[in-house]
Amino acid sequence: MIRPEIISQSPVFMGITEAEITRLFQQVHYQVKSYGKSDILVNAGELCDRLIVIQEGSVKAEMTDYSGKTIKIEDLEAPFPLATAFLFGKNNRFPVTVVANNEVRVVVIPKAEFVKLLQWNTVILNNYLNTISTRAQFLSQKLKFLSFKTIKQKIAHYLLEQAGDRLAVVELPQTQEQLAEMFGVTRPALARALGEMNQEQLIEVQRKSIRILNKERMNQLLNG
Amino acid sequence: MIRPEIISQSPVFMGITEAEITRLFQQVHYQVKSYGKSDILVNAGELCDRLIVIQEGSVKAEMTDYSGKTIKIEDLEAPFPLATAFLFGKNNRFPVTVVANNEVRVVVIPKAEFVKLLQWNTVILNNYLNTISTRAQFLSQKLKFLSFKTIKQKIAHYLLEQAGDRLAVVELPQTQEQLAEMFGVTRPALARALGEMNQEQLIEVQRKSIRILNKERMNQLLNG
DNA sequence: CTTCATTTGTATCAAATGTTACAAAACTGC
DNA sequence: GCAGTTTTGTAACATTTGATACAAATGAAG
Repeated sequence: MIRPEIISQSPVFMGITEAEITRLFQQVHYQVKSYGKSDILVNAGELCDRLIVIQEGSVKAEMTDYSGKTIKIEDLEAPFPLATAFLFGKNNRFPVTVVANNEVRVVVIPKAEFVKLLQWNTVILNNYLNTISTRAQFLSQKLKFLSFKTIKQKIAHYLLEQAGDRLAVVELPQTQEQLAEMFGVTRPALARALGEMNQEQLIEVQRKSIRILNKERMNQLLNG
Repeated sequence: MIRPEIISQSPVFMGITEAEITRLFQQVHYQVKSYGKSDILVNAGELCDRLIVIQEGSVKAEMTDYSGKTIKIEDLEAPFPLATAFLFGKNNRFPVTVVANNEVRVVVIPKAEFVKLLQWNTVILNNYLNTISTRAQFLSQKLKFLSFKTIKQKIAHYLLEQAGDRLAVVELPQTQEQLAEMFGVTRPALARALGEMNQEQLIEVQRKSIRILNKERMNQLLNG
C-alpha cells in the first residue's frame, strides 16, 4: 500500500532507508487514500489532526475569500507533506482547501501516531523540527525585511547583508526586475532609489555591480 | 541546582510535575550557569546548539547593526526559554546577543540531550512543537497582514475578519490611535481612509461602530 | 451645566512610490 | 559586426501616505 521508495524522498522521512520505513509503518496506524481529479482532500477550517503525505499525483491549495471566491495559493506534488506547519500550535486548522489536480494517492497518519514516529526515530524528529523551524526562520526573515518602510532601507539592508564583513562590492545575482519583486516594489522605483543613493555617494552603481561607499550612513538609514 | 518549581512553569516544561522534572534531569547532561549584570550569555552569530532556560533574573536580547551599534530587541525573564526558534532549522545561529540585566541563573541543555527529552516525554515534545508551530502561525498571520499594501485593504481585511459570518456591524475594541499603530500607519491616514470608504458606501462609520455595507466590494479591494 | 482632556474628523503640504512610457545599454545568436 | 531581445536608466504624472495642525465631538469629573 505505501511506497517506501517515495515516502523516503519526503522531507520528513528523508535519510531513512526504505526497509526502515516499511518497518516503522507496520507499527503505526495509517491510511492510504485515493482521490480523483477535483476531489477535495481537505476543507479550509477543518481540524488539522493528521499528517498527509502525497504519494502520487499533485494537489493545489486554495483559499476562499470572504465572498466565496477561491484563489489558488500553491501546487504540491509527491512526495511532499501537507500543512506540516499546522499539525501543532494553537490554531491547528487548515488555512486552505486542498483539491486534487489529478489522480492522487496520499498517506494519512493521525497526529497521535505521527508523534509516536517522532519519539521512536531521531531522524524523523530532527527532520520535522528542522522543517518547521526553517519555515519559522524564513518567515521571520521575510517579516524583518518587510518592516523596512522605504526602498532605500530595503536596499541598504540587502546590500549590507550580502556584503557581510567582506569586501564592499556586491554583485547582484539577479536582475533588477527580480530584486524589485523580492522587495515588493516596482522596477522603476528600485532603479530610481539606486540612482539616488548613487548620487548621495552612499553606493556606486554599475549595472549589477554595486560598491558600498559609506557603511555608516547606510546604517543610519536603517535605524535613525 | 535546578529548581523544578520554576522550570515547570516554563512553556516547554509546562504540565510536567516537579518530581518528574527532577527525575528527567537526572538522566540528561546539563549545566546551571550564573551570570552577573551586563555579562554576555550569548553572542550573535554563535551556533545555537543548546536550549537555555532562564531560572532566575532577566536578560535582554540585543541586535548589533552593521556599524556596531546595539539595539535592544526584547526582555526575557524566568522561566522563559531562549531562542527556541533557532535550536533547529537551517540557519541555527543566534540572531541576537543576549546580555544579563541583573544576577541571572540559567539551565543549559545541549541540543542532543534536549532531543532525548523530546523523545522520552510526550508532554515536552508536544509543548515544544506547539511553541514553535504557534510562533510560525503567528508570523504567517502577521506576514499576511503586512502583505496588504494600502490602508483600505488593511481595514477591509480587519473588518471582514472581525465580522466573520455574523452580523455586519463591527465595534472597534480600541481607539483609532491604537488601531492605526497596529496597522503601522498614522492616525490621520487611518481616519481619512475610513472616511473615504464611508463616502464610497463600502462602510458606514459612526465613531467606534462600523457597519459593513458591501462585502463583495470589500473583497475586491483585497484581491483584484 | 461647565470645564477639561481625550478622541475623532478634516485640511494642507511634502515625501515616497506606483504607473506608464521610452530610450540607452548590454547581451545573444547568428 | 548585426539584428533582435533583454535589461537598465530616466522621465512625467497620479496616487498614497506621512507630518502637522487645528477644530469638532465626545466623555469624564466636578
